[in-house]
Amino acid sequence: MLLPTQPAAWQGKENRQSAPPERQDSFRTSNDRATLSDIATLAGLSTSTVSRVVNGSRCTSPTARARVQQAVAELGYMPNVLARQLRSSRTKTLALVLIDIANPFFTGIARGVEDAARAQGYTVMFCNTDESVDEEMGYLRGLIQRRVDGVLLVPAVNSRGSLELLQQHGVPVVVLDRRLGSGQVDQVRADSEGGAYLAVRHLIELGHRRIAILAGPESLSTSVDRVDGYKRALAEASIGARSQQILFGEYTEGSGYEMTSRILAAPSRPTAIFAGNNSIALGALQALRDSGIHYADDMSIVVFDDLPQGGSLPFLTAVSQPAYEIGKLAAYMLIERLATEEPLEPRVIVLPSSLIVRRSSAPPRLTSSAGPRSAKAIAGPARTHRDPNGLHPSPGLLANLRPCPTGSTLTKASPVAGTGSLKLP
Amino acid sequence: MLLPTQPAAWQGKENRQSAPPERQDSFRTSNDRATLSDIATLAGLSTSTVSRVVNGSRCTSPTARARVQQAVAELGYMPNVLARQLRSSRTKTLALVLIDIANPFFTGIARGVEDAARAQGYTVMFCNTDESVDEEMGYLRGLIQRRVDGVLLVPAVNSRGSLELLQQHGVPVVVLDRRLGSGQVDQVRADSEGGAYLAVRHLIELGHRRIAILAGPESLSTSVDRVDGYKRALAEASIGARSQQILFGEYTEGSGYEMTSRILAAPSRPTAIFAGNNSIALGALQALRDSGIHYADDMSIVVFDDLPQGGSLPFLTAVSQPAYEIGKLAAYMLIERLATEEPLEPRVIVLPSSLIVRRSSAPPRLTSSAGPRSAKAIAGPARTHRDPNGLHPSPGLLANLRPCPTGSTLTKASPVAGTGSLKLP
DNA sequence: CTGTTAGCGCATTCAA
DNA sequence: TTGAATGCGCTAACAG
Repeated sequence: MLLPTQPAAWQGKENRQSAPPERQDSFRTSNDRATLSDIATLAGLSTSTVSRVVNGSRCTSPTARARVQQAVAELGYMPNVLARQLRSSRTKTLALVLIDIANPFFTGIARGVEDAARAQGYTVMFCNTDESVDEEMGYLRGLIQRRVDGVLLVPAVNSRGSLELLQQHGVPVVVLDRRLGSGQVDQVRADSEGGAYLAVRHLIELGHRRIAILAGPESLSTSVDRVDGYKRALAEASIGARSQQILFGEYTEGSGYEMTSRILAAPSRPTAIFAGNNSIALGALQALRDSGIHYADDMSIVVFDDLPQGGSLPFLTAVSQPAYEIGKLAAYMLIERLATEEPLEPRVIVLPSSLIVRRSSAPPRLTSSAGPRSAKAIAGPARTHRDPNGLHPSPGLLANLRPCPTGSTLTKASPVAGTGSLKLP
Repeated sequence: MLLPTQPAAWQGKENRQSAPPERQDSFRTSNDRATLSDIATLAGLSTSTVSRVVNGSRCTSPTARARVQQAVAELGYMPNVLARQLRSSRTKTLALVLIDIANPFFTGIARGVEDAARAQGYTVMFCNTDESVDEEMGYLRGLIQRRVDGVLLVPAVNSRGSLELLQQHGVPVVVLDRRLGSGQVDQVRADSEGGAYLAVRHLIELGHRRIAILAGPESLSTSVDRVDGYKRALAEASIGARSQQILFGEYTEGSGYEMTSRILAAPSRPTAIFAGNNSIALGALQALRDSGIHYADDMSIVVFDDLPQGGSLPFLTAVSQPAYEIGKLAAYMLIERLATEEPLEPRVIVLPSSLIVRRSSAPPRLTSSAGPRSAKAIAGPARTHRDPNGLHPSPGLLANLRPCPTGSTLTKASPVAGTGSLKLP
């Protein structure tokens, strides 16, 4: 996950066996590692030449190449990346600083970042902040000291000085997932507003009128945007503002549990819950269980963020974000910026989210409102995708745990903004 | 998760605001980062002195210290870790190379490693091999080139040259979780044999006679050891070898699914399954579902490796390994070895596993064998822990998803071997 | 195509 | 207590 194989040209399988194992070269004590000049003397060449063939620079004769390779193999030479980096003042290293890599959404981002980076010969370091600004700052400082070439940042909740610190030290940044700062930074994220709109409209189309949204921290752009989408969907359906039920909390299981409990205790209980992210959903599900409330039947639930469909929760209707693409795109943007000389305008890319309908959302059981809307409305411009596994009838215990194929076709939730001319592989 | 805050002495909050923001020092172009000599000239001192105060070496006058700190703050100086490492030929960096950090067991190890390392001022790099020896080798090479001080290795399935490569380059190693090599390495792992024995004995005590074990690769020590524990428990209960049902596969969900399907299709179906690890268990559960077989009622299932009890699978009876401790101990061993000069004997530490009984294991429904053994046997020397949440009656759908407290008390499954005199905090 | 010469930024001798 | 000098291992001008 962290260090890609060094793509150096000389890196054929080291045929160490070609050298007599007991050989103890006079200029190499047992544990001292061979250096460039070691192999230079062994090969009877200068360090520059050796350096050239090791780095695959052209301008080397076949004979020189052969002798160097021979010496490299013989001594088991491994270039000292530190020295190389110090000299060239480029580390070919990126950092991804994020909230919680255990969260599937961020894991997806991380994969995208690593794949893109590795494809360009970059190594990436992953740093978990656990939503702590102090951790974030600490990591950032460490990364600057390590002279990473650039940083991909998913800022923690009240992150403030981070961008300034980075820019102060001339470290290029791309901000992921969450809006940050005055806009003078490259950014990549999914469309929170549009995704939330889709989700809530879906619930409305099922006949729900009292829908609660369990959002994250009010100070986070994703929370605000998702609430905006929620509001838009309600407004569009002429559902009065007094029917709104908006709770701000944290993006944690505990907070989801707590918010759900509050909702269930309140007088006018909603018929559907829109969870602001996957952790909140997990907590919400637990709260429902503990109250003996069945999802779908008694309470519809839709999640922002899809969950891994492997073994446990394959029944949740969810807004899916293109996590992998976010990471990949962000890495490419960053690397591109590293390649050029400063003249790029800050770019903001918003990728479409989409809705995957499964079994956790159903028409409300006993509602005073009208039933589901016309089929036309459902089949209309709603950019949703109905998961075949969501359609299995009579969801018994076992059926509930049935796996669901991952290859869900995603549909656009909103237009892409400002994609610019990023060159992808 | 990756880069701990640098614990450098000089690292007070940078009071950059104390310097006039528009100040453009003549010796610093905008983006060039300040160096030691920059702050030396600014402070009117030599680089040596500056280096000393920055590194907290004693032998510095208060006045010098003050002036340096002032200059550091003014210039926003960040030491160049690369140069520092190159010079001192110590990176203060460890690497944890493992199979799959998404697996909760390894995540636990990773946390232990990081905490221990950070406590000692070390940074740790995480590398995922996905059970690929090529990836493993690639990472190892990269790490050697980066001159990490030491490596913590969870070797991939048929890992072979890794140890040699590392030792060839004089990089200290500790092998985690899986036995490897001729034994001339430090190793830390949990007691697989003992844990498996406990699990299977538990099933036998419940009355099971036909128990299948779904093991990992036959070439892996953990698989072999767990099968050994399985055999011992059966033998102890005088259950004939012909009743054994041993399947070797992979530590993956897919393999678990496949092995379970095979078992279900076979003539004499077992009444209980012992899954060799958590991934296999996940696959087994899916296979059971797809065959309409209820766990516990129709088929008991016990897992090696506990799963995160957060939201999804709080009902599995499991063998719990002290993952965090494994990581922590391993890191301490490694760091200790780095501190001393080579004279340490290789040490092997085997930590006890324990059994946590929950609801997925129950007496067989219709068995020709005798019922459960006497209460005495159950309450006897079995070092198991009964999870209170495992006792809830009538596991309906919702109850099945009920959360379970994480604070399970672990009980020893086997004695600790060769702990030696490791100094822990 | 190759060798010589200079540092990258820092820690660390050795003198003062 | 401080400063001057040296080199960690490597790349990048330059000349040849």
